[in-house]
Amino acid sequence: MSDASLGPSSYIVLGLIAQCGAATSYDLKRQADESVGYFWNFPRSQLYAEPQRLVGLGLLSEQQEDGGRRRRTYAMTPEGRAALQHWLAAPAGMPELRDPGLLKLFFIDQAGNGALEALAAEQLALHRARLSEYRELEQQHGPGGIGATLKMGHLYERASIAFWLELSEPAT
Amino acid sequence: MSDASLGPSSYIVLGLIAQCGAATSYDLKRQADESVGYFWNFPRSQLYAEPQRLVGLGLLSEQQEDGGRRRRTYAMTPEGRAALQHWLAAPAGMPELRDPGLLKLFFIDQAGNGALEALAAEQLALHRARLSEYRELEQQHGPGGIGATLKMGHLYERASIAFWLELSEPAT
DNA sequence: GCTAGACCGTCCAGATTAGACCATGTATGT
DNA sequence: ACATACATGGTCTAATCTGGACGGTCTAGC
Repeated sequence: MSDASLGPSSYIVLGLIAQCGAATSYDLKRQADESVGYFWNFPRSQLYAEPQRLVGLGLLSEQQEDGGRRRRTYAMTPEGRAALQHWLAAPAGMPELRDPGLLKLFFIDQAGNGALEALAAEQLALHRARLSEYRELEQQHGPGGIGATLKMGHLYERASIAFWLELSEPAT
Repeated sequence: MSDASLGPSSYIVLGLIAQCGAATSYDLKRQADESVGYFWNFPRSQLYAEPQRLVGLGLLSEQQEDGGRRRRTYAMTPEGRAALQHWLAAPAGMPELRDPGLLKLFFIDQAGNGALEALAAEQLALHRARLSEYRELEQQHGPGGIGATLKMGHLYERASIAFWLELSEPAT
């Protein structure tokens, strides 16, 4: 039960199908891109490979179109729902961050002058853009649904903006 | 020049050697673990493979012991320093987050009750632990050096703590 | 009909990854 | 001298992940 060979992306597939009902890989990609993709990114091709494996394990059921695009539509099985719930009950572990901006900041002494200002300006712009994406999402979905995770997004972006803003100010 | 085949981990190697002088792979690992590893994690074996490639590209020089452990010590070349500076001057891009806690939170409706509380408690503990690691690091290194990146670490952990704390409180 | 562009699926070479495995130095106690 | 334990240091591999190319299918508009 609750196979150890399942990775986080497996559970993203299970979770999305549990929440939104049967879907094709393509559907999953679009849903992921504007929700869970913000704090767990992965390439498109995973969303074609993963469901296949889950079908093999009996956690999803598959129905393929006869003609045309031969779409595969995946649906939950009771085993799948159980696996998802089992995973949800287990400890999650620490987040991993991969921030090229902080990376460069860490080494910024090795660069010529002006580098810090340029870096701070870029990061500031990126984080502000991301923050307004979040604001849009919030309006689309309302405060319910993805509200909680979206809130963490807000907190993170605001912290980042404060951080880079301070760095780009002339020292007092 | 400034080969496109270089990834972020390549520049971590270059940067660490630029900052701390010649080092072995093992040295690099220890340095990385308590500094840059917090916002850019990667496996140990990379730190053996990467320097080799950088030597091949002429960005590092290598000196191997004759006997015993046959340690390889890597040092900067002028080309390496130039590549590092070139990279530092280029745009950094957006951070990527992989947060299993937020992932589970996003799907928490699919779980039984009590799951949210357990998740929040775990995450809270993890983030508090991380925060005190940061405080220790700060005392070791003083406010200079890695101070700036460490500050972002603080901001992030404090935001996370506030977030999970609010979730674990009974709704008003 | 025709075409452009969105939709949908598959594939694969190369990079990345965890972590097992093995070897060497050093400190300590007997 | 020998045994033990632990930190140090290096190598390897199987499995997975990744980006992105490629090729089909539909629909709307002309």
